[in-house]
Amino acid sequence: MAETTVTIREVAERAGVSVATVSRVVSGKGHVREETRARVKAAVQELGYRPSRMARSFRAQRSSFVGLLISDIENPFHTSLARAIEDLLYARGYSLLLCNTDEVLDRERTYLQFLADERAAGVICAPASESETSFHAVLAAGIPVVCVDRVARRTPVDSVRVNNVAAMRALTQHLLERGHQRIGFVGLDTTITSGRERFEAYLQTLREAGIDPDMSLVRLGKGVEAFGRQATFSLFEVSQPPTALITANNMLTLGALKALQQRGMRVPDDVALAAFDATPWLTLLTPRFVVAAQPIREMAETAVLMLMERIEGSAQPPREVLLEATLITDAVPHLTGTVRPLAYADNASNFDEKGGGA
Amino acid sequence: MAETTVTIREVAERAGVSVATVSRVVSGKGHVREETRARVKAAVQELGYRPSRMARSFRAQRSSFVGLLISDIENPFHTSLARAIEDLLYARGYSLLLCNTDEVLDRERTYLQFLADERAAGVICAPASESETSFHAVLAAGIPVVCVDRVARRTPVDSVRVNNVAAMRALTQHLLERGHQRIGFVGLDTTITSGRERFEAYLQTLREAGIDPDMSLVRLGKGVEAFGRQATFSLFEVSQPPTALITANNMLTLGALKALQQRGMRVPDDVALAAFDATPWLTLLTPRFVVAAQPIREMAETAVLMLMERIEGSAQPPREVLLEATLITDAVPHLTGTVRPLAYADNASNFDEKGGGA
DNA sequence: CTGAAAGCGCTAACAG
DNA sequence: CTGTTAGCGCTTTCAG
Repeated sequence: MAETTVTIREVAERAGVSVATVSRVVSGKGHVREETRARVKAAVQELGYRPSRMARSFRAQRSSFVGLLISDIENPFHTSLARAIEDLLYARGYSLLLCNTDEVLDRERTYLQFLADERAAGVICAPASESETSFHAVLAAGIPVVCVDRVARRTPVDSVRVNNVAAMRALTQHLLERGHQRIGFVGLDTTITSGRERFEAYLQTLREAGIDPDMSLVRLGKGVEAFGRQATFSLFEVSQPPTALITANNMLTLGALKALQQRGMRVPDDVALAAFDATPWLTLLTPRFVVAAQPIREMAETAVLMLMERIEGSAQPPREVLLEATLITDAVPHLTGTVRPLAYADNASNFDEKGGGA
Repeated sequence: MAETTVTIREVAERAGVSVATVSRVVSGKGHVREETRARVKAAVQELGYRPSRMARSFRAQRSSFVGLLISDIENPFHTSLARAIEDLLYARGYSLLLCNTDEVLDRERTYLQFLADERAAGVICAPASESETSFHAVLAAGIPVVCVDRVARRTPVDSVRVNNVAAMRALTQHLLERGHQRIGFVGLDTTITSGRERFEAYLQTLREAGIDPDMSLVRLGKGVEAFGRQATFSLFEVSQPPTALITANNMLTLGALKALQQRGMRVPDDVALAAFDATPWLTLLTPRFVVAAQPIREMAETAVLMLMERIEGSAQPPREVLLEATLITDAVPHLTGTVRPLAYADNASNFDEKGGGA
């Protein structure tokens, strides 16, 4: 309430030195005689001086926070990602500006413009559209961008995501091996990378198994619970319903499970299920199914590392990093110990700690 | 890439006016002749000028973002809260700085100091400790603070939270009415408001029913899954295990359910359960139990509204708002329609859309 | 109605 | 080693 804002000038006067000297002491740059330094430090103490980060940022023409643009923080995958990123940024002295885009291009654009206007230190983004999203504004302001979970083609930047193709291939294969021929697919719009890649991998795997994909078994839409429920419900209203189902992210899985429950169908007895993304509550369910768990922490680490390199000036050509998912064949790994990593996966499962999704 | 930063001066030169005039046009303050205004607007367009928010904030000595301090963004209750708050702030032109405190006082203090140094527009905080947390630094910088979910006694500020006492009373009563006498309690540390109030309400309700609380049936700790699991497990290792269980937040419920599952105990057959907080996946479970759902959206709205009033200069004495929880007697309200609001609740349930927790 | 000028708090040359 | 000074981009008196 005191509205006390001690400035560098007051400290300088108190210590009987110039503001430059105070600045040198406080920022630790440049040499200052020990005695003078002590005097300044004393003044800083007495007055309770704290340099204004605003002034600093303004001076440096760069602020100290990173914008994180994701479609839906309530998706546990995004939550875990945000959590990990926040942690890593905090350790590096940056803070996190959370931007929920709701998968709406306009909102995404507004936020990107905002971050450009704010001279953010960097941006981490899960683009709302593979083809539409543009980082032009932010890149023009000299702000580095890293994509997570998805990529944006118009303005190539560093990116990290899971190997969607391998993971979805494994899920599909899993069902095929158990004799399923009619495999329903509840997926994400193909305008986003994860949606497109997962869907294509599903189709491709079916074709390689000599099965001609039946589009009446496919539902693509927003990766939210409501769509997952509605899509799943509709899949079983047809004359020739699927015997197995694939859900392309955790929210769709949630919706699908609710739809199946509502129809009184049991998993895997009445219908088999293979799902993208692990969530903490999976092991509580009676339905048992195979799950592809994403290496969220690793993804966050890679994103932050790449961003830091860019912030420090790296001018390498954009890199595209793919991390491997882990296949969990029974949704109770910590009870049965049946975690089976994919052959090509070299990362540990963090199943029991983190959610998943895209 | 282009590093293009068009400043107000360039616009002024282009339009053949002074920077003051450009400022007036751009910010819409002060009168400018229509013709001049048009000229300036044209120049703005042509150069693609965007005022630097940093400079603006610096000038105004106040930035445009609000800090949200919560202990754990991975707790669905906090996630939903953050989501709603972000939404409401966005609509008002503010952005959200996410600060995960991990319930660690030191980290909380660091973040509060940071927000003070950054001259945040405001702070919304779920304090890590009812008695320890101090907003001194941030209040001294003239930054308004609102508490959510919990309160902090050292520096009184506006606050919103659920009526913990009424809700926990109802949960306990529910079990008592069903004849349970030995009711276990897995709760939060009493150093935080929600933990203290919920625990006290439990004790009080038992006493009023003529039951002397048995402390061997009580486990208090961090509101995380691991503790919930371990605590629950230990509750049933004793000679006289409880016949019913209360969990004081969603993470504890998750842990408790896993422990019970691991022990092969069914709910409600082997043990009855009453839980604080609703989560989207509850309806998928076979275990059925009563749940107290918090009005998250309303909580967010109240917090943001109170903060806005303070930002606009309100000097009212601090207010303490209590919102009522909704009791859900069967965890499948959308299927059975058995949602039963508490008598004193006047808010609708958002059970099916939002998580819960504290 | 418009321009000139004074900073907001800080850092970084540049002198001394 | 330390002080002086010139801004960073913007808003806002204060004159004209």
